[in-house]
Amino acid sequence: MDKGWGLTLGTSDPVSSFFPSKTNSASTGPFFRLKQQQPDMFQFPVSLAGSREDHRGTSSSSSPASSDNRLVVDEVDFFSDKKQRIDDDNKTSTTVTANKKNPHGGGAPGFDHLGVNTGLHLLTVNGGVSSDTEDKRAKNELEELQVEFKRTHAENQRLRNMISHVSNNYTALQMHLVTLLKQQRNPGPKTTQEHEIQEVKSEVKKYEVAVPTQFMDLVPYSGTTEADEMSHPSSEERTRSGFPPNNVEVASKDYIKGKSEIAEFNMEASCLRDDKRIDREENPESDGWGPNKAQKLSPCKLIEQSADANTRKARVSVRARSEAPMISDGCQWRKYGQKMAKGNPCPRGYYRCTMAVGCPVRKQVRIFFLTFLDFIVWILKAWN
DNA sequence: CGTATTTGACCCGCGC
DNA sequence: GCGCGGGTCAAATACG
Repeated sequence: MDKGWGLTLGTSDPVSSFFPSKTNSASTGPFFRLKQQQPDMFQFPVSLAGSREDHRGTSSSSSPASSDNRLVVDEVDFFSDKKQRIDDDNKTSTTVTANKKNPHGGGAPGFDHLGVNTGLHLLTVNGGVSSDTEDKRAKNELEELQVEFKRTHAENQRLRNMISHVSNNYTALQMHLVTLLKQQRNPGPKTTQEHEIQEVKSEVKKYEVAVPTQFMDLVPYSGTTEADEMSHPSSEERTRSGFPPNNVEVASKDYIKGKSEIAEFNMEASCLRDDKRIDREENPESDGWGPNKAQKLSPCKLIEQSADANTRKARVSVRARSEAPMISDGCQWRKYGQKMAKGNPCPRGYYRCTMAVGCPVRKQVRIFFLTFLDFIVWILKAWN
């Protein structure tokens, strides 16, 4: 549950990642470190005469008089000898001639000749004349960005707190369930047990509202196993990876299914152990439900059956219908089975191609939509 | 009522 | 040989 859910703790706002906070080291990825250098951009005192940026039409058009100023830029000239030579040769403005000779700006002496790209997008519009106003403007921008960063950092912190809170609640609920199951093995006074079950019910109801709606967005559909991907390179699951509406429908229906299972949840949780115990007691050598075993009902099964007499146990169908009759891989698939893989809460669906009668093409798809309650049920079953 | 899905049972291959 | 797990079958069920 910790990878690739699209939940970004760090803000994606590029503005706020300009200035890293020393306390927030967790959010500094490679991209962040790269951006860390950018404040220097405002203070970098170099004006590169004759560089490619100088010949861009934007700089010259934005300030027509800047070409005059450019000639006096001598603060830092890494290639003064070459520049001097060119000035001597041309006796004119270097920028104009260079621009004429090289309309793409690639042939300017110095940096372009050596293939150096600073990547700083330096627009040396004003030389040293208005550097003070430029500095002030840069400082103002810096302050604004710092304020923005502080605000985003605070929001980031708030989101982190929310996530840790949800995570803590989830862990607490899980531990609570485990404790209850242990208590059911050693049953105490019935009143406290009922009280505990009631507590779990209330907690589950609380999560029923909060958690699945969050997890619905967070649970990824990672397609299938690698073998599936290899055997069906352009199959249905690849189109699913982008969460088309069909699968959103599956998720929501699955959520509804989970809600309908809530009533069964406590029953299942309390009956799972009873069933197994009775199995072992009545038929120790058996390891499954045989045809004759259907008659040997545990008290919980009897309760279920009597309840079924009044309200038939709702069989919830979760269907993922596609609008198109044919999926992108050219086959029409029909599900013929579903299996729980061992050690994995996500079941495996088996599909066969129904494009032609007797078509032998089949495939399996791992179903990744798992409600919170399904996950808990899986934990309970794994526990038993 | 026809079609699709679910799900328990059964079959079979594989590892120990 | 046996147990386990994965794949398939088919009856039950849901849905249009």
